[in-house]
Amino acid sequence: MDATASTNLQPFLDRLALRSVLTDQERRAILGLPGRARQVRANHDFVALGERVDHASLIVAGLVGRFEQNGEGARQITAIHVPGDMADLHSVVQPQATSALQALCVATILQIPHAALRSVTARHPALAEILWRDSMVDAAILSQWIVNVGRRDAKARIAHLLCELAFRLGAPVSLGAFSFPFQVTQMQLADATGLTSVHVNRVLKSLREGGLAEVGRLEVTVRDWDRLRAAGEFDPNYLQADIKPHERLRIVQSSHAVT
Amino acid sequence: MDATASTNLQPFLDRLALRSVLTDQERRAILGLPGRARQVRANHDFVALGERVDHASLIVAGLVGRFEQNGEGARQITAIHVPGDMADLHSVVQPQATSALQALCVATILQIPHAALRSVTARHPALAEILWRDSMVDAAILSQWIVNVGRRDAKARIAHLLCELAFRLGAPVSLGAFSFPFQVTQMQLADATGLTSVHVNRVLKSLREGGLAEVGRLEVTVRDWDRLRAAGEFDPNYLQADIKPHERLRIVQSSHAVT
DNA sequence: CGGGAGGTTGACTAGCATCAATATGGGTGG
DNA sequence: CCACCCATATTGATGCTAGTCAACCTCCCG
Repeated sequence: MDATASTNLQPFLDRLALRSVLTDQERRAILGLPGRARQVRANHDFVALGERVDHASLIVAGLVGRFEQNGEGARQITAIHVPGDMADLHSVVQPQATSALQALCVATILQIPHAALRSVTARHPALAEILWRDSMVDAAILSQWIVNVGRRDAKARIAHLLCELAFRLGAPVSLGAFSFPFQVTQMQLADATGLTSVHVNRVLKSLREGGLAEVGRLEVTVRDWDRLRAAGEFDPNYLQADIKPHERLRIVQSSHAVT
Repeated sequence: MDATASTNLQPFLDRLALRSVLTDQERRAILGLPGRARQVRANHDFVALGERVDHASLIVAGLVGRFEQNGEGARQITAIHVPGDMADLHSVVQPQATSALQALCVATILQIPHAALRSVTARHPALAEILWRDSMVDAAILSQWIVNVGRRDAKARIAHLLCELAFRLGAPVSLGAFSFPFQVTQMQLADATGLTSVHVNRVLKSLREGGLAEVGRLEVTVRDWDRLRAAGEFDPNYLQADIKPHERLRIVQSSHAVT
């Protein structure tokens, strides 16, 4: 659609290529997807609950949360999406949103029409499977979040969340100590971990004083990755980030492109 | 493979047909899937954590839980699967199990080789998308469970769980009062809701005394669906059970069967 | 310089966990 | 058919984690 679209789509393609084998044809098809870039201000719902959308939202920059709420209006963030994520890929298959998408900080998204995604999966059947695989990793993250809020105390919940996002954002975790940009409020952390912002504040203080990590307004500084990881019982296995090339399965063996 | 397989596969096909449009060819392909029926005793892991599986497990009878655990060994059930569910459909795409599957009571499963599922999606590209759509409903259930353990108190958590399973098991909820078979222990309910079995016991007592529902060893008796639903803030929308035929989207328009 | 969102801290409360004791009931072996 | 056993259910007493309420601070932005 516009010249910047393919630049914006590269991180998405990289993500897919991490876990699946793509032919050159399929790569070109992904990069050729049309899209309209959009700036979203912090705390703004760009997909409302129950809304019927005709496009999926690829995160280009910033952070996006998926919000649901209980009967009393208490909010729960059920997923945090980072650049390169297709935040509502499932909307292709389920256009009526069962949850809202809100920018956690100022964010840039690329809106990709469902029609284009449908057309590309029709022309390249293997892409349907590749997108499916990617959304399965999102499901594994959801499972881990259930364990997090269901069976971990406040300190472990927050440590696990910080570890997961450091990992997903590609922070240099092997360094042991490092910083990564992470612009969220304590209230948003509370909504993601099923706690109150007051308690999040106390836990962050204890993480800081314990020399594990410091959470600032704009970034997180991890002081001791190993201890933070231990505190959060974090095992990155579920993120499927270390799939070896020969393990990148391919269900549909050839692409049978139909033009 | 054996004559009983297609009988066992019918509920699975029915489930898929609820949300997607299938051609006769695709229907036959689903019913023609090979499978080995297996009886699993209660509390038995039939897929272990980290195990590499080469087949998916279709639940034919009984109940199955997906188990994960935290560092102290406290267990969390992240999903409950009912007859007609393909419990680990994602294993086709991600063969290394990131969580264990355990029968909650005596159960019958049909093991379907990944190779057969790969072959069927290769021959009928639309099936890849149809299976993907189905797994998206599972993901929506995971989201709701996060809200449940994150932002609801014990009574609401259990009420919500009972409502969801009544609904998914096809209980006659329109009757207002009814029973449905649900053979789980209070300990298993605790593992699913992030509570202790002691507290589950107290909450079940209050649901019983409040005239909302009675949870027995073999079945649940709902006394007042509306009040139970209100107590659990249950809105079945996320289960996508009421999709109207014209809304059953189809991405890959024709099947282009390759034989 | 004023206002508002977000952060920080303290005092108190409540919901659920923990520990412990007893009851129940289905299954098994004698 | 009965006695026993083990898993599960039930109930009470007590403690702790996190929630609630409230005050004040800090920083950013207009």
